[in-house]
Amino acid sequence: MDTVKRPRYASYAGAGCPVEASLELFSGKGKGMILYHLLEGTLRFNELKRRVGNMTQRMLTKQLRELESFDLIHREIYPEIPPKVEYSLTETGRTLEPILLALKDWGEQHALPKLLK
Amino acid sequence: MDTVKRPRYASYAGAGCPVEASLELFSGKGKGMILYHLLEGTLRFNELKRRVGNMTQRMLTKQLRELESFDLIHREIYPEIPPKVEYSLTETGRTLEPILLALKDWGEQHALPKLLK
DNA sequence: CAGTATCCTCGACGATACTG
DNA sequence: CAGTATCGTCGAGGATACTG
Repeated sequence: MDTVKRPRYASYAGAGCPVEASLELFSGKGKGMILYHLLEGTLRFNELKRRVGNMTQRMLTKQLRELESFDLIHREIYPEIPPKVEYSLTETGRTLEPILLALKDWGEQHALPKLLK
Repeated sequence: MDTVKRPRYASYAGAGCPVEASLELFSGKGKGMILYHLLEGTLRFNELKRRVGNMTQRMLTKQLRELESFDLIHREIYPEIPPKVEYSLTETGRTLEPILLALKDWGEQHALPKLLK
């Protein structure tokens, strides 16, 4: 099983940089998208998977676990058959909303055009 | 006989997602920090290197080149001896200011505490 | 000063198969 | 449905040495 990647360096100088620290938490593969979709509300695993596009199940699970460990999302398990698991933003996660929306706006104006060039 | 090599996934999942697109541009190793420091003004290579902490020269160069290719920073070369190269934000780069400041604030309030826990 | 050039490790990630 | 488990590759990125 893959382990969560911690700061590579015991004390990497960026460790003290709050900008890097923020990015460290939600810039992993697909995390931005996951958080963004969860702004709309609670979603089940497969709903999320559909919205997130072609991300492997393995990766989605991994990213979700990391976000959960950072207390940005909450995972609610319903002990039913078939299984049902719902993901939602935590209070802390919701504080990211303005940033996520800003990233979305900026992306539409600047990032997407450059990437699709 | 040799097996055919398959191309890696050409596009990341969520290619159309503007949030991911934004993160794609400046979430690379150290890019956030670089951009943040350049908010203060033009910096020479070694000044940047000092502020960015212990990032290898190789990595710094690479990140700078990428940011340049995205037109977020400008590289001004002075043909002198010893060499002098100055980095600054482009117009587009400067549009990131509110986001970078938001990331910094959020990082101080939420990210750093969690990472240092 | 501001970079290249090389070499090498190691872990992120995709693919696939299996399960409660 | 919502995951694990296992395997293999590939490339990010560190270390080091050299240079106009």
